[in-house]
Order: sequence, then C-alpha cells, then structure tokens
Amino acid sequence: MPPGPCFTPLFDMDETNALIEQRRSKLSALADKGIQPFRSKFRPDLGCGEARTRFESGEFAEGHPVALAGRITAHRDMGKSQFLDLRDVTGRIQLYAQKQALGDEGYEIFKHLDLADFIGIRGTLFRTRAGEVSVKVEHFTILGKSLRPPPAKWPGLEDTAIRYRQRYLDLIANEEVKATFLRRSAILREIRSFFHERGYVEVETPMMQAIPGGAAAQPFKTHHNALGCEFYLRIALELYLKRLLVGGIDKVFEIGRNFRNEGLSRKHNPEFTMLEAYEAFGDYETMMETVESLIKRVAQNVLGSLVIEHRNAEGQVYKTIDLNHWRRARYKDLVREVAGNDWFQVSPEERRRRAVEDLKLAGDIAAGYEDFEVTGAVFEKLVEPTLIQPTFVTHLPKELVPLAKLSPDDPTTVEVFECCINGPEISPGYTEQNDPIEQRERLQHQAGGEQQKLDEDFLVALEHGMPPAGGIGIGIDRLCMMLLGQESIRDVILFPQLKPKV
RNA sequence: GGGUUGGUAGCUCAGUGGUAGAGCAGCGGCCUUUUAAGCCGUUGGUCGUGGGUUCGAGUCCCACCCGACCCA
Repeated sequence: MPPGPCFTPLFDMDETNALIEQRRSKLSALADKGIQPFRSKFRPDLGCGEARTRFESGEFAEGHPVALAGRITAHRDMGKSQFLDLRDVTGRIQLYAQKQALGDEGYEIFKHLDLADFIGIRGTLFRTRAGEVSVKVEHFTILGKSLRPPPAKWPGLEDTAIRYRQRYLDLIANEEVKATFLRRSAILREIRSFFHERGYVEVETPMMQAIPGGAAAQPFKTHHNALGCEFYLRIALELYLKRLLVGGIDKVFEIGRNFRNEGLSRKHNPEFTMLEAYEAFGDYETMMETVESLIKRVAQNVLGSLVIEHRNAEGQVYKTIDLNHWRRARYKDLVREVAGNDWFQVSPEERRRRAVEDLKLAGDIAAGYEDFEVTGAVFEKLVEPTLIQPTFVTHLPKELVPLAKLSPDDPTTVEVFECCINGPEISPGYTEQNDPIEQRERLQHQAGGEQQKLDEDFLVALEHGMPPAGGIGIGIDRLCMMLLGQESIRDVILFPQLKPKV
C-alpha cells in the first residue's frame, strides 16, 4: 500500500444544516440581549447525582439550597413551567422552573435552552408529585452553549463508526458506554493499588527505542530530527524492566502502551496497554499466585463479584466466568484431552496426518511446520478457545518458548505459564532467564546474525548480574474485555484506531 | 487479503424500477409537578462517492470509500 496521510478531517468545516443554523441564531439572539453564553467558571456545591442521593437519603431536607452545573439532556415543556434533566459525571437530576420564579424574560431564555447546553443553576431541592427528586430553579447561568444537535437520547447512538470516531457523542448518548470506561479506570486503579501494597515500584521506561525487543512483532518506525536517527516504538516492556532488576529495584512494574505494526481486528489495536511486573527471587509459581490474587481482587473491588456474567444486547447471560476456581494443567495433558492419549507416542508423520485429517486443521498447518508447531496448532485452535474458566497452562514445550528456563522436573518443557481466561491468553508468566551467556546465545540466534538487532546494552546489564525473578505480562485491554463483558477491543479503548476517512 | 452484510433527515429506521417516508429531535401553538410527558400544526434530503443500464434509479450493474460479522 502506498504511503498516505493518516489524518483526514472528519468534517467539512463549511458543512451546515438547519439545526446548526438555528443554534447559531439563538447564540446571536443571546448576544443581542447582552448574555455571554460561554462562561469561564461556575462553582457548584456538589454533583447532580450526588444532590439527588443526599436528598433521597434524608441528609438534605425539602427546601435545601443547592448550586449545580451540568449538561441539559432532556426537556419537557409544560407551557408556564419547564422540566429539564441536568447531568454531570455523578448522575442526573431534574430541574423544575416556573415562570413566576424566573420572571418573563428569564423564563423565555430558559424555555429556549437547547439539549446539550451546559448551564449552572441555584435553587432548592424538593420532590415532585410523581416522586422525582428535583430542584426548583431560582437562578440560572448559561455556561457553554452547544452549537450542534446531540444524538437522540432514545434509542441512542448506534452507528459504530461515529461511536468510535466521535467517542464523546457515544459517552453522552450511551450511559452504559460511559459506565464501561469508568470501570476500566477503576480496574487500572485497583491494579496499581495491588502492586503498591505488595511493595512494587511503578516505573516508566522508554517508548522510543533504538532496538525494539522483548517480543517478536513488527515495530513502528519513527525519526528523531536533532539526533538524525531512526527510533522504533516499543513492542514490549521487558528488556528495560529487567535492567531495573539488575539495578536493584527488586519488585517493579509498568503499565503502558505497546505498539505493534499489525492489522486491525476485533481483538487487535495497533497500540494497546500492557502491564508487566517482575519480582526478584520469585519464579513462575510466584507469579501464578500474583496473577490469581490480582485478578480476583480487581473483580471483587470493581465488580463486586468473582462471577463475571457476559450479557447480550437483550440482557441475557450468554457466558459466565467463575474466578473462584483456577485450574492448573500441563500443556501436554490439555492436548491429549482433545487429540487422544497416545498423541505424543505416535510418529511426527502420524501426528501431522491426524491433525489434518481427524482434527480438520488442514487450513491451520503449513507444509513447513515442524512437529512442535503441529501440536501448537492443535493447542491454539482446539484447546485455547475452550479455556473460558481461569486456567494456568504450564510445562510448555521448550521449542515454543526458546528464551525461557527449562523445568527441572521435565527438561523438554520450560518454566512458563499461560493464563487463559475467556478463550485467548490473558497473561503469560515466566521464570526469567538470568544466565547472560545462555541469553546471549538465544538472542543471537533470534537476531539471525544481524548485529544491529542485538540489544548489546541489555546483555551487558545481565552480565552485571540479575537476580532470579518471576515475571508476568497482562494485556490490560483483553483483561478489561473479560471483566467488562465486551467482545470487541474497540469497546474498551476510548479512541480505537480506525481507517482514516477519505 | 477473501466471503457475507450494511451506509436514506441531527438520531433510529422503513422504502424490490414510477411524486423521498415514519418515530424521535427541531420550529410554532396549548397545558404551572412532567419524566421515552401529551395534543395540534410544521420545517428539514448531494439516498456513502463516481460511473453505467433505463423513458425513468434510493431500488438494477460496475468500481471505489467507510463500518460490522466470519475466515486467512
């Protein structure tokens, strides 16, 4: 594909329509009256939802004075009285305005406020005949006029392209979308507390790297003008966090963006959030406990339950994930469950034949695949998708993870786990390699003799001595999908990457 | 990259070759405790873009753009 601009404006600036023109003429009508509709400041006493809760709980009595600010999200015109919904991040409250309270001119302006305008009000709390907690408006100020019509409140905004490209509209129109992102924020907060409480140090390491390492993935390339050299955006955090283990930060973690130059899909965004954590003097067993405790705590504190229910648009539960029980299973045992108990006894040729013919994996097994890759395809296609309930897959074959340490109890396998929940792997964990000679050989092999791909500085660091350590990576976006019941990564990333509009 | 499917008013959608539609929003009117308020009236369109077929295209054909789902 030829290079081209990735930014193209979403809108023609001259584009207009009757609704926009109406709002603009209301703006000039206000200006004619000497009203400034874009104010700098208004000090509410408390949030809209908060005011409602505190009145409902009895903390505020009938007639309690409040100052509130928010966006108008509904308007019900009763002629000589008006009902408006005012909303801020804490929730919604109803406003009630009477002609006699605001005066003729004030009332006319109030009556012609638009949906989506920001206003500030002063008034007193009361309960309407229908039982709705409301504010009797005594005074109001227009704080920020909206010049474009908002999406209809009912049934909301459903066009996915607009939802992702103009996420603010999605957040305004779809309450559950906002709730999802507020929960994502809470998940990140809980993760940080968890590690801080365990004595981990949070760090930030370079995103621009001369040699992108720590994973096998295509990087993005960028250019530094003053230095006149090429940089890559990082594809993993690992190599810098291990330098910090060398430097004596024994428990270290980072939450940050990784960048991989791959296609877009329901499960892939080119930039995604990764957590990596390393603990000196631990191993992969230590980290299994860490992952389990972490995810349980996050679920309990953010969702209030260890049983996660995924619901469809009709509200029916189609998937339940129980975080009370965590299975541990060896890779080979899981493969045997789907491929037969004698799978590892038969010849490699027979394994290939069975995979292609009996297990119908012809499309997933390339002619050049080595034997371990044939088994790998069986695992990936037939085992992994079934691992909905939390499962630590251990004792992976050493060929699959060439940089890892061998298991003492089975040297054909390595001290690595894959934590699978909701299908795909959510977190790999390792007993980290701290033998600089072994590590150098592996990385040299991986670089295929291309010296410029070898992170010599990292290898020198290891030669200074790295403590034994356990390490994990957790894909935060996929964790959020699992916890928040979303099937698309675009529904847990505020501004997912989409094709530029032309 | 391939297959399926969608793009029509600000939003959600109907419209299978013959005058461009509905609900909501908007605008005007009535109603001083409504709440997806109600009632009466009314404005609003480059039918994704560009070609083609046809007397006539939102509708049929071709290409392209942007989504969604499935597959690689």
